Amino acid sequence: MTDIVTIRGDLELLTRTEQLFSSVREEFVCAARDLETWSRPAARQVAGGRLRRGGTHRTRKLYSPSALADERGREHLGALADRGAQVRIAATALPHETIVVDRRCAILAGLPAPGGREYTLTTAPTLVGGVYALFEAAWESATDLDVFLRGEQPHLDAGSRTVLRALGSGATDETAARELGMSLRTYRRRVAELLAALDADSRFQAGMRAGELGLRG
Amino acid sequence: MTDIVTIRGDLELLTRTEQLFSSVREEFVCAARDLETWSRPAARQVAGGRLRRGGTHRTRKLYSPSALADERGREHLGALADRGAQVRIAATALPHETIVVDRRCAILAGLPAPGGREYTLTTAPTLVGGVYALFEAAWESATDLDVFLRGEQPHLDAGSRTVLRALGSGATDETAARELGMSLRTYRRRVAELLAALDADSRFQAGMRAGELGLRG
DNA sequence: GAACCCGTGGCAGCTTGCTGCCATCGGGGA
DNA sequence: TCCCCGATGGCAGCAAGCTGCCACGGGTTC
Repeated sequence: MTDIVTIRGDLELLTRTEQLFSSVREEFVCAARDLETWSRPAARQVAGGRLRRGGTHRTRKLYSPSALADERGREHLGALADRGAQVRIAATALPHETIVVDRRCAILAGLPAPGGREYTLTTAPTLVGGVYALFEAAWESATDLDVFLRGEQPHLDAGSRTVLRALGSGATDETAARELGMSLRTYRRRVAELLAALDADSRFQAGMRAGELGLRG
Repeated sequence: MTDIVTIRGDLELLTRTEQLFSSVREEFVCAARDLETWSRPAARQVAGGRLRRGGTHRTRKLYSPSALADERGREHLGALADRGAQVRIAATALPHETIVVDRRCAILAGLPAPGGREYTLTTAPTLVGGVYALFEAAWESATDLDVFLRGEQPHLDAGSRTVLRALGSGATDETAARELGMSLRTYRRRVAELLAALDADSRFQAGMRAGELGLRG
């Protein structure tokens, strides 16, 4: 069975994958240490084209933190996210490029070598399944790009901290307002201000952010 | 080059790996969904022997939470840890058995099939490297067995983690439910379960707890 | 097949949260 | 004094969230 193929050099990779990439049906996942491969002009065209064609498939990209090291990387990842890909950053070093298409075909990249970088393309269910499950595990525990990029700490005035404590206690607005000796309306105004300060769209999100930032009122 | 071999059935696997396993020099890593394969008597002998010979190598074992589902599993993992292996529990489903020896040889197991389960053994650096790096990423974010058993963190299943992420994204229930492909009712059920798991009285409180615990889905 | 269990989803009614609008109040400043 | 301003709070209407109830479908058990 010829379900394992070794590819030598980027050029061969491109010609071989062009057709594959345009036939993605459901899912395209990719784990990589950096943006080296696909940020090159020729490759970009292929990969970009695939995304732009706006299939209904899901695209997931998982990178090491080092992919964000330079401005170019951040830009590129931002652009990917804008085009609908889910982008996450893992806590550790990842392989040099690993791709799984529709859970039936995997591509793994090796190290640069004389005569061109080596790639392995396989459709063996055992291999693809194993790689996919490992990817899934790594993905599951990685951080969303936007969360990763946000690290700032908004400073909150005394009032907001009181409100924060009340919210953290789990009380309803009514109880909290009574305890703080203010009207329901004012309390909610405070809450809205707090959400704005934390740049949160929902109370849950605000709580999460507060927790992450170690704010405790 | 014959650096990829397909193995059919557990018997062949054992005969082939016996020699390999006793030649481990530096590291033996293993990711698996459950304890099926190696908890069988014959296999246990091989694996156990390897460990008992007390090489200087490091042994790392990564399992899905389901490996702890029954008492037998807990015992087995405890025994492994006692014999010096590092055991961790990942948050998500893992492949059906993936092994990497000394970073130079990988074994991936497929699903049970007529004629015996199929295994793939490879020494191709590209494959091994890719699998190893993915394992590393999954390992890095998994929880130590003892910590997991102590249960300071509420055990959230994959579903709860997805919901956690959705909530953390700030989406409304309606959009979140749609994105996750479930009904509004079910989504809210999940949210309610999550709140219960986090022992929270409000979404804000749940978010705060999740943030404090470093849960990110 | 029948009897069940479980997860799901629709519906309904209720609570809680959100916010625009306006009335009120208290404290400067012209 | 009068006016302005910002903060407050009541109200109303709407959006969002919560939960009990019941029905349906897919497994499992007997």
